Amino acid sequence: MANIRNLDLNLLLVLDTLFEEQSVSRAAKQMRLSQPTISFSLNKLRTFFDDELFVRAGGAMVPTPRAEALRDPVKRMRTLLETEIATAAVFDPGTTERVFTVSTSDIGELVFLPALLEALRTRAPHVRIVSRSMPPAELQQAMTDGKVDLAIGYFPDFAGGTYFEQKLFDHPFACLARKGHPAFVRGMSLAAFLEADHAVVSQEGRSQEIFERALAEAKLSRRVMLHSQHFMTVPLLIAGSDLVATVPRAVALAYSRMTSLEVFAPPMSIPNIELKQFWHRRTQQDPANMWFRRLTSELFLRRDPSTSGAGFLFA
DNA sequence: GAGTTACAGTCATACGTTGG
DNA sequence: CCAACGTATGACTGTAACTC
Repeated sequence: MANIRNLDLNLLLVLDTLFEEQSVSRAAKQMRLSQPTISFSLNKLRTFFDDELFVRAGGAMVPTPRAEALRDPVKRMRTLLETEIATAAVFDPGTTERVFTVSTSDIGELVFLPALLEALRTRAPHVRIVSRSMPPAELQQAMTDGKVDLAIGYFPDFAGGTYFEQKLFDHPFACLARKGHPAFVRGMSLAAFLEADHAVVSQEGRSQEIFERALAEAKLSRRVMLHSQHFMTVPLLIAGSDLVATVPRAVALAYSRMTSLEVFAPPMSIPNIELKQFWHRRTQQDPANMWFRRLTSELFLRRDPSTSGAGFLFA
């Protein structure tokens, strides 16, 4: 067998057309080429396959057994080329079974996933979402490798150039204490806040640093009784003690639904958390990713899902 | 950027097959 | 045998890729 480098894809298209037409002249007409061109192509095919491929028999060019063996594979290759390779890159959300991998914090899952899943249910019913949380360095590598399509949330260390970003909305902090906490009967004053014992829920590189920086700049200090990395145990600890926790409001709302906790506006100025979506430049022009980013943008641009329907909190 | 090379294509025509 | 039709081939051309 000759070197495959000598096999031009166009030669295989000629071969396929010859099977259909059983005539060099008609194949030429169908391919809008001259008869000698097809004859020349057939000659190259003959050299490559070391077989006559088509021989004259009466008025027709009939395939040899060797050619006959190539008929189906060549047809399959042409179909593959036409339907999967040479087609325009289109993305049909209605039929796609694409899996989108999103990286967000557990807070992010709480804030973004419900609205996202609801939107997908009607617009892209076969799309599946994989949510993966990982440290920032690992996340950047995963996005470079194409293992993560989109990062949504607070990621201060994404450098420009390689990544694109879009700000979605600002998310505030909120304070949590048990219902009936004696120090906060008439709301949460700064004095009472500073007087209380605190619990800090913090994972590395997360939004907690915004709150800590704001306290430091205001030269305020508080007594932290508990540091925890586990979001799930903290609401129970607060409910059963006089501890106060300051967390992203979405977390506060979720906690307050789980146990009898009260949500307060923080008694000092804290910058909002800028929640953004980030993607690698390699996916900038990918139709599937473009569609997915447009969807998240449509759902969350300047719209904090934890605020809608819960306007009673800080109205 | 000019010169060179490779190659796909056309045109013209030679060649082969078939059927009357 | 020969006209009609189809295939094969040589000469030539335009273009793209390569080289310096």
